Amino acid sequence: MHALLLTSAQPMTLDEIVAALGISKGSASMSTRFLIDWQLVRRRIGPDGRRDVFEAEADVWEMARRIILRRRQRELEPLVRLLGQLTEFDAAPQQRTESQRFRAILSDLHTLGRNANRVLDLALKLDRTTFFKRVLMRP
Amino acid sequence: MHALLLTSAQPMTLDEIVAALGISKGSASMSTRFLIDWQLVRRRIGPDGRRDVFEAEADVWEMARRIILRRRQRELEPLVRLLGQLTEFDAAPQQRTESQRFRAILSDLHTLGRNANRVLDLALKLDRTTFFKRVLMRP
DNA sequence: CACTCTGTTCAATTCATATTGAACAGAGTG
DNA sequence: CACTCTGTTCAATATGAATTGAACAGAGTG
Repeated sequence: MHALLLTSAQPMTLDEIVAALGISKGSASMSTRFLIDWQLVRRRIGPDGRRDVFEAEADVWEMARRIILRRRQRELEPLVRLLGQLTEFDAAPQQRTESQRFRAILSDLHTLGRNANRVLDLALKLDRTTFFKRVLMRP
Repeated sequence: MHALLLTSAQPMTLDEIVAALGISKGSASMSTRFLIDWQLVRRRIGPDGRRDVFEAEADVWEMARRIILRRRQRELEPLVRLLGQLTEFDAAPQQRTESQRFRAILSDLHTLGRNANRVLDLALKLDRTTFFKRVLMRP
């Protein structure tokens, strides 16, 4: 459905989507809500003033930014936060070997997550061309 | 199961995994195969010479590299290749507006995919510290 | 060979998620 | 108000993926 709206030149009504994809009205309603929630699709009042029309964000980089933004803050950040807490939890300085290894892994995962977070943050903050220039051009 | 093996100080036998996770032998067999297939876990002949033991790659950066490598070549590359073909398909120079927009989106997706590919490629080729230095330090 | 100890396979089942469609609510319209 | 035209909701259902467990195959062992 996202692909359909992306490639449709005009915004589409719910009926049109239902007809084009052969899905039920209920399902179409759910799906549009999902896409709107992710800010990949906008709902507008149609030209007839009655039915809503849906249109996708046409800028592909902007689309990618929104997906990255959302997944970063809903999935990556909470995970990194949790790993940070577990890493700090430390406590007893003299633990047995088993726990040492466990803590080392936690710490490494935490570092990896933080770094991934920073890369994605850079991607979100910079312009599309700037980002790829910064990352891909030899310094 | 990956987490279990990651944090276990010693390699584990299939029975131990089954006991620790409360899953069936069949499921454990499937899961180990999956993890081995992704090169996240190694199978070795146990010290008793009879039962196999399983151990996870302990280097978290190496683990991440392997996941990136695999997903890149199994998911991203085929997609980018397809988008490239569709973009080139071009043909008729004078098409109607609908198709113009369609082709523009395809082309943008192709570019985005190629760029993502290059970033991941960089992450795979460079050392962990080098990568984050290159990407995150201001030039 | 019979017997045990492994790990694997795969059809049946369970489990989680997505989809359906009928009932519904709200906004216009006459 | 009754009626139509929307989009939404949600219990029932369909779909798809993971899990089970019993049967199996191979390797050792006596």
